[in-house]
Amino acid sequence: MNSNPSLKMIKVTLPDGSIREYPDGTSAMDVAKSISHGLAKNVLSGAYNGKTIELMEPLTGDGTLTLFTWDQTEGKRAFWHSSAHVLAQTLEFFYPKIQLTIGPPIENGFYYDVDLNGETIHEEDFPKIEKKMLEFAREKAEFKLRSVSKAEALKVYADNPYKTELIENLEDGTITFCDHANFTDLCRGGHIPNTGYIKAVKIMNVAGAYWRGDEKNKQLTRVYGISFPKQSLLDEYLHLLEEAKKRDHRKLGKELELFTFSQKVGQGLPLWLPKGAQLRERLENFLKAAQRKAGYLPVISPHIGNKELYVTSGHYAKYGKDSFQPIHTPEEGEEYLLKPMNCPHHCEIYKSQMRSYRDLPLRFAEFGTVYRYEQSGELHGLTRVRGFTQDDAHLFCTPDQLKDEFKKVIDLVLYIFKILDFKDYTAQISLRDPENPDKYIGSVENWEKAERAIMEAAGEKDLNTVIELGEAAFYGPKLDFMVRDALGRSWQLGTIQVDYNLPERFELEYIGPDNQPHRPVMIHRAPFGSMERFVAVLLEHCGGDLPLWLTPDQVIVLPISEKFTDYADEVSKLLENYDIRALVDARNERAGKKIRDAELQKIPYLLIVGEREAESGTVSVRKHGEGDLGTMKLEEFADRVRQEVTKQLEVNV
RNA sequence: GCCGGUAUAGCUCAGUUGGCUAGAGCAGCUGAUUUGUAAUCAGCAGGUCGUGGGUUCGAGUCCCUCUACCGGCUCCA
Repeated sequence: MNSNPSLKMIKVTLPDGSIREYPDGTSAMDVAKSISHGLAKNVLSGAYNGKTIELMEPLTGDGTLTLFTWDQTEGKRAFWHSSAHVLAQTLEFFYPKIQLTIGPPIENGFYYDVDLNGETIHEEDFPKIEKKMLEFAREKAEFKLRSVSKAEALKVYADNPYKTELIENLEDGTITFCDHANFTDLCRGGHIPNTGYIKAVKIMNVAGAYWRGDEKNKQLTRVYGISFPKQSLLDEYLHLLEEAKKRDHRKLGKELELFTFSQKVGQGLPLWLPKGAQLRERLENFLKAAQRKAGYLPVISPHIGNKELYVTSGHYAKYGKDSFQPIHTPEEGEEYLLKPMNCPHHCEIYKSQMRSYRDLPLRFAEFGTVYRYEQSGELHGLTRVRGFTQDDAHLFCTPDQLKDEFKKVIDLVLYIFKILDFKDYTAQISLRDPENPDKYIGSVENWEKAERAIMEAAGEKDLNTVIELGEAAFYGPKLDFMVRDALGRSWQLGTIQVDYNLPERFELEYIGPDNQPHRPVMIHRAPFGSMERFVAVLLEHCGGDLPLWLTPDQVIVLPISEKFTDYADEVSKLLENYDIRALVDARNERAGKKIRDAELQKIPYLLIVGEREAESGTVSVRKHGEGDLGTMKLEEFADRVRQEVTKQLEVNV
């Protein structure tokens, strides 16, 4: 803080919330030492003796200094931001010709984007980079922030167009550089006291990233890394990553025989295996039942549509040339496309008859399979594919009904999440980008109405929401339910979107009580999002242990020897009469082997039957993950299973 | 699409600096065994080493092309 001469005192907020003041010029290390001997000893003692890092110093430049511990998000950000500086220092050491751009902390670690000017970094270079970073870290170089005038900053970066661009956008008087050792970077601050706290470093990968995230700009090299104040924390992190990989839906899908991909069939085109198809069918039936109750009407539309349909909707102009897939037709002048979305079809269904205000709200639902040509690099297991089935529905209502309908859709999504035990989700409200009004179609007035309806509905439902500006669809604002996968990547599941534009483009009308035509409002909604993505996230959520009501095989009967296969068949037939899905493992194998295989297949209930059970009409029950539950009458077991299923589906929102 | 990586049997993986007929476990098939709570034994079969080209006396191994897969391309000094 010796950089800001106008300050007389520095206010320091301690992790316990208390505030202390220090004379200007006090270094972070001095603050650390004074505090570790005084207040908050438990928190800061480690920082002083250097064994653990618990003190972080994000320099804000406005006269306040807040100390964070490693456990706090801000502490990690300061740590990783500082590590990014050391990474940049190291990259400059190995590749003197590089130009630095930006290097922020991220959720897990940090990265630095550099222009290597023709050179490349390969995986085999990682160890030497890690080694050098730790060498630099051990020098315990202090991070020092200093103010620089704009002219001076521009002069320093005269041969770096990236930094120059960044500086151009900053106001004179707010520009700061951060020095440590012989390294200097344009930086607004937020550092740990010195590099010495960095005790473990891992370069994760290199990737291409466009300058400012824009495909039209030059592609830079992004080096990802993560660092820790202790080696054991790094080991722990890497172990956690390994564990997470075991929950990966692509791995589970293969192991549990749910779905597969074939190079011959094509990229991004999943093949559902019998067990996966059963799982998906069950999910569909579950939602269909809920929708029937909520007053939805089923409709069906074909897999292709006339190009004109999508020109009318506006989708063609927005996405057409890159992501729609044309169909060859022999007739001259005819152009068809594989259906990329269901909404235009449903609009035409709406138009098939005169609609009265008494008919509204009308809710058309369809499990509609759509095809979008995603960029090959974007494809990812079942979460991003080129052919997928949306659990789509379009609600047509009067403007007065909008908010209420919206709330009912929220209820439906929450009902599904509750039954499947999804607790860790974020409701993201996506509004227009105020700086780019050209990106959207429709009147400002309608947009404002729609945005207000969403905010109010979400507010009344007491959702934990995040508002994102600029994330809206081009035809309207939306509310998305975001869920994380095993590796922490965020995916959009349920989506609810308000649309004032399609009704206008398709000239949809209803006759109001005043005997005059009016324009309905449309809601697009898909509680699962897509069957593919939902199954993927569901698998990762439960680690492959699907809930009893959903799982393809609920029970497997394991006869001790071939002598008891008849009884096993009898048991499975009886269970089927109770609507319980059971199969028999009649292989000539030992019980131990059959149990092992059934456990690996994650089948919820294993029934071991031998002489004792056959004689008494009982089954010996073993539950996946819980072990032996003892022997019970077959009817007793059937009741137990039925009750468990009922309980899982009996959820009040 | 772009950057970096990977591709050997249905699955998971070995295969040294290029050198005999490319190996293992699991799964599959055949037989023996008739089994009591996470792997019974033996035998058999299974591969144009992702594709196409090149270098070489010789290529799974080295070089190029294409394809697919994996990580990333939102997180702003």
